[in-house]
Amino acid sequence: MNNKDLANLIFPNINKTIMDYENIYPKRNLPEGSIVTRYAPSPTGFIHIGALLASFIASSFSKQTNGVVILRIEDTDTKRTMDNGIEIIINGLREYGVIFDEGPISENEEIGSYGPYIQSNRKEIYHAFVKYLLEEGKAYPCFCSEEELETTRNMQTQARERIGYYGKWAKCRNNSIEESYNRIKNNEPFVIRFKSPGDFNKIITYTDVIKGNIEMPENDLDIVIMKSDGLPTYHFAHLVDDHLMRTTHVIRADEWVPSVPIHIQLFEAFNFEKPYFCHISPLLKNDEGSIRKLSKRKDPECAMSFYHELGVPNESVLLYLATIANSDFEEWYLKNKDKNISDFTFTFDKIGKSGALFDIEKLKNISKEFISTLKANDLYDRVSDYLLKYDNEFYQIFTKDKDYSIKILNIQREVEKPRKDLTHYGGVKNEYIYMYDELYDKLEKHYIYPYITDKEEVKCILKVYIDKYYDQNDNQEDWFNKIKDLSQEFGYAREVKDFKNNQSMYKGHVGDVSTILRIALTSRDKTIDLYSIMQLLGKNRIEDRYNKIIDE
RNA sequence: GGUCCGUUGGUGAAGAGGUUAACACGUCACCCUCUCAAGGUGAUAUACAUGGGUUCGAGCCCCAUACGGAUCACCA
Repeated sequence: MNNKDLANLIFPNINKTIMDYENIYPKRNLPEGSIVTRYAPSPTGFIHIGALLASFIASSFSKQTNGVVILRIEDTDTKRTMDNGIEIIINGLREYGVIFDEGPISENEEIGSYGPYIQSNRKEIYHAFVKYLLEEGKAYPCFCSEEELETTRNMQTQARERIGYYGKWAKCRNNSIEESYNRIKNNEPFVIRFKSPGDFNKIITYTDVIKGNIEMPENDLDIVIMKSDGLPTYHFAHLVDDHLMRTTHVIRADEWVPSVPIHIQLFEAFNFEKPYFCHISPLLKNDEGSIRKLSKRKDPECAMSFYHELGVPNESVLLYLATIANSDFEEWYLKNKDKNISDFTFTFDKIGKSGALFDIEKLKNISKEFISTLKANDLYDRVSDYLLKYDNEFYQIFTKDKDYSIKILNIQREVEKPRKDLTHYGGVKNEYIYMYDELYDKLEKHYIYPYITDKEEVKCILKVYIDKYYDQNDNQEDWFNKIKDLSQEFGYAREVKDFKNNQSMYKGHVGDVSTILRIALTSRDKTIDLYSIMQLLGKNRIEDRYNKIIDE
């Protein structure tokens, strides 16, 4: 009895060899320097902002080198896979411009000739590779139960020894072929372990494309490569898939760095060319003094839905991620605002070695810069799409008179230095609520007038203004001159400077009077340009609002 | 506990032995101004974790310490 018999017992129906697969998935015919990479999520139905960052980086590198970016679904953990998980990922990433050249395009269709791209559909392939290792005596079945392993772990902890399945702790490593054969025949459950040739006292060096040279002890753990359910573990699937898909660059989160010695060993066991490893640091968060990874459970800003609900433009999020991805992106973008992110050439050496603290303030800043560059009708479409999903009441009001809403959004927009106050679409309602009677009339209003506190004086000013001065046809200059006239009539300085130079002569200045007009009209002391507001509201509505106050 | 990585102002960072240690965000002040958002100017910030070394010279090289992070599953 030999290794082949054992391999055949375990995989009686696997007839293709690893050489067959070499031929089915030949080397890609791509120009020198093209990067073939992949994004390989589990279909949990959730897109982490760090995942968006990783997939964005992966797709950027492949696109700018005329390479290939693959979406591969890692669903070998059946407990974690979720219905529609694949489509959620595809659609979620597409919104941000991350589009894959190969991989699933829906729950049951895929494109590309290096598939299948869903790991659960690749079982046969993995089995051929496991079988090969078995035949070569480089892998063996292990019958240890979870309880046994747990016990071993406890003993190791007690004895202060390294934890893991290695050396004298690797009980099944030296089982005879006969014993293994018989136990499998008896239907004992088992996993397949890799027979590690490593020595913990020897050091290996590998060069991480992002982190540089890293030295580590060789791996001597006999890791599980095939679970008892017949599916491969991550390490093994990674080896098989990235080899067969002809990945040149493995771009992934840096939690994988400690496993690199395992991966290297696996590649060497098959004599496969190793890909470049590029490990990206995670997005961090300062949580009351302690720094940790942005967590799906604790941090709402981790989920893309957070930005959708707020109405943060996808472009803003992407722009922010790009500034994190490459430290010189921001400077470039500031100089090239008319260009697209894809016009920027990302480089590996500008990716930070240590994790960046996620800074929502910075995101807001980027977002308001971005929104300020949009044309009013574009913004209108974006805001209405947003409202349709998240605020139906305001959607009705906002879209009732499209031209009117566009005019509002256009205030101080078509100018050299446009207004920068909106950081997200959801802010429109609060910012411009006083422009919509349906909302404004229902509002409980508190008019707090600074400077001019005498209510009767306020009423008087409003009345005189609307009766005597306001003219819908005035241009901005005339309009303001009339407010100056009004101020003068009531004993306020026409110019702020006059007042400051000679305070005793005046009750106040034109600014104080404007403030009254503003607050009485909007119930706020801070608004966009008053002239524009009045122009859009029109004399009747202004009169209505003022009269309500005068009649109080 | 073992292994690995990291540490430049509140934040992201530039920096490949010789710089007054950039830039951006934030904060503050002033200017502009009818308010706000901007914009302009300036400032702020204990900024190179600490201690040793190498060197004529160290944020950059070496060692140690501290702190932070990652990882040590039949999860990925």
